[in-house]
Amino acid sequence: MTDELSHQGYRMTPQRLMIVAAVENSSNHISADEIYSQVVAKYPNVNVSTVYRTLELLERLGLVTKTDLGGGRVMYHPVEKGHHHHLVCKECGAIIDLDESALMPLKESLLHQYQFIADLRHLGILGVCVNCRQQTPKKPAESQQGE
Amino acid sequence: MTDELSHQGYRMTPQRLMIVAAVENSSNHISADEIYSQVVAKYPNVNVSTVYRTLELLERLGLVTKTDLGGGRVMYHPVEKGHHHHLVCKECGAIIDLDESALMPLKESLLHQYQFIADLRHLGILGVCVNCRQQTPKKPAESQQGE
DNA sequence: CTTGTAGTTGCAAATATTTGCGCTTAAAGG
DNA sequence: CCTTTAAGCGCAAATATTTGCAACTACAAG
Repeated sequence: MTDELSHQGYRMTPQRLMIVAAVENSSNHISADEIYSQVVAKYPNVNVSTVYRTLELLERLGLVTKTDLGGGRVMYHPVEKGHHHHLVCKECGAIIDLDESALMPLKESLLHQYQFIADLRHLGILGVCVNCRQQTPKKPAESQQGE
Repeated sequence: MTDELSHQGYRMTPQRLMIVAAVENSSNHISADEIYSQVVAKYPNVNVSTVYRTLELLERLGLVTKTDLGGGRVMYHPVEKGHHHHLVCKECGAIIDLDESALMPLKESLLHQYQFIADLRHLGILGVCVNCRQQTPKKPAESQQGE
């Protein structure tokens, strides 16, 4: 990714090098906060805003994807490590992985019908998983124990 | 929606009545902030957190959908007013409306293959629209004027 | 190696949304 | 009506992320 950045005319600052390294070394997904922790460990004076700004840049250049997997934190993933999606259960928070191919038909149809290039490289799709299908949403009075 | 709320055992407070009214009277989408403004005009001491909590409740009960249409604000939409989706251009911010049917095949396949009930009632799909297809992302040096 | 300049950063404040907590009140029962 | 009590509220603080601005620095040119 660093090559890509400098070839595109962006400056290679130590902050960027470390942020890029953190994203590349992450096994799968990584949050801005985790990146920040890693970077601060070596450069104690870097700021979170730099992390966010760098991630925004990487996303704009198509080098990383940004995905909301629920739970308040947005996750980042290097594009070069392959595309995939996630089914996120609203009830239990379970995350089921999904192959990229699952959204290809949709991407195609949006392209043909609307000439819209949908960014469907790394989606978090909300819903309810098999295990939570039976359960009804808990009402105020009857909050006994719905296990 | 108020009927639904009271039948489910929730209290009908003046705050809720007004928040529900604001959502129901909105022509299409409405943000938490807009709802808050409307409600505060009559009950000057209501708090934003009440607006958010009520919207969360309405969403949990399946009465409203919550959709990120870009631009920092999440938008709410009453389910009873019909389902649809939006193609959101990352470059120019344009929003193209999409019929609910466009995502039916995906919903079906997720249901059959993963027994996952995907909540695809009101999506914001990011991408690049026709008008912005040509333009390349602006690099630092060459930021002449691409407007 | 020195310098000029635009790209970057740090900082602090703004924004959008969430949450803990003690006080208030809707609504059921007497 | 009056009482009771848990649902709901206001408030203030926390969280995640963004942004304006002045200071800083990577790097191309001299």
